[in-house]
Amino acid sequence: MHPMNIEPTLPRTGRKLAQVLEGARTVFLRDGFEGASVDDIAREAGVSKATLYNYFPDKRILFIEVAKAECCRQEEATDKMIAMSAPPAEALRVAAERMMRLILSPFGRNVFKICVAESDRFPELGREFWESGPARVRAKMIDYFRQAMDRGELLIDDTDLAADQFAELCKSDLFPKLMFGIQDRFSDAEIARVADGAVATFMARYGAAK
Amino acid sequence: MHPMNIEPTLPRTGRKLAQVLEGARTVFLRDGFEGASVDDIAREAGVSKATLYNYFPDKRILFIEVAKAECCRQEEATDKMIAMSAPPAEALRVAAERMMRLILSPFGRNVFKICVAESDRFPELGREFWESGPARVRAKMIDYFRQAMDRGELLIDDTDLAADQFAELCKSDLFPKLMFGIQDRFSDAEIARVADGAVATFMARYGAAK
DNA sequence: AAAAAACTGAACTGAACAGTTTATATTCGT
DNA sequence: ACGAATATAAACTGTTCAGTTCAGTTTTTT
Repeated sequence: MHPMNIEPTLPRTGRKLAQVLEGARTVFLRDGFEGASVDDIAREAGVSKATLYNYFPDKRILFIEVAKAECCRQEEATDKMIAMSAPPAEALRVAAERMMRLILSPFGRNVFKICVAESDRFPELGREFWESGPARVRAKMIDYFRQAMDRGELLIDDTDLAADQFAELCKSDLFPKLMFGIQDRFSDAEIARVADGAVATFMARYGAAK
Repeated sequence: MHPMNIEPTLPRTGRKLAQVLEGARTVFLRDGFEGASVDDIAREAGVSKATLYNYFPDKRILFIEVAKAECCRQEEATDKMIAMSAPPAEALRVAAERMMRLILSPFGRNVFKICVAESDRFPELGREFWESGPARVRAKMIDYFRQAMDRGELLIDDTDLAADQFAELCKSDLFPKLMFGIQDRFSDAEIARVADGAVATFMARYGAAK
């Protein structure tokens, strides 16, 4: 039956597909696209190169598949970032720390680095990552701002800019240090200092409480 | 004379040295370290490969030389970023726009991308760039804060954090879009919106004027 | 247990590329 | 004008790496 089923798609079956994706994830995240060799990936996945090429016609497509999976992962990670009903000082403080811990984690660092490094080679990549991560957080923040403004707790003219400013404030000091390879682990105290500062500065500008 | 002059250093003379550096700069900034082929660089410089290798023993050393020159260039660019005597709202507004235009320029973008991409391969690179650029701006900002605090115009507890926050505020919205390849040219209006927002938020927190 | 599907390892191809060599040409100091 | 230094084009070496091939083994299906 199904005479039309001669599809040119990737085989979605096979015992080792998950292994291949997992190995590719590890190696791509560690070494980037150019830095990762297919032999490395096959070894890491515990799979022969022929098997790998049976699932994915070439390295680029494997990379795109991994990137898509990482975007989905991001979406999940951003879902419960903000406690929508808490008052600003609290809700923002929690959101700041969650954002920071994601951004500063080895995972966040590697994903960002790869997006930047490969955005020429894969023009879609940056946008898709942006939409599945930062843009979603921003949308959630704006939702929260609206509610808090209705409760009279915040006073914001440009909610888009306010959300972007808050996100940037959370990167103060630490993010550049991470990107330039000056520091790659951050203590709770360092994170607390920046998170507190971000909330304080944000509230000074946008807080409505007298 | 000078019997000790059999030095193993690079030839600092030669008609085409400047051409080589200029070509290398163009190609490295455009394609990164891995992406740049030595043949490309030689072609871009209008020089034979043998000549290039006569000046620089290998690709890495050529890259490092170019990177150092770029750091110097950065230092100059940061020198007159702040008008030290103007009142905060003005001085910061000018500084914000200057910083933004540097960071968002093709030059700034490429330098940042390369630092991020190659910071594993060249651990010094990120730190040197940081020290010749962002760290210098930060130091200048802190100097300015001190003076403005003495004049009673600002009130800042943690001047380091304040400087970092201001720099990050200047990146709101635009910088992520640049890095993820979503947008690469920015109108005066877009820049003005973010610069004004950065100053307003900063002054709300740290301004002393009543 | 037989047939089909999935997998393996190892060897291979072809292209890209860093770096070298060589034989020749250009430029510069004197 | 002559020799030394500098530059050139082109071919060459050795390596790395994506992707292929294949003869044979394991796993799954029936």
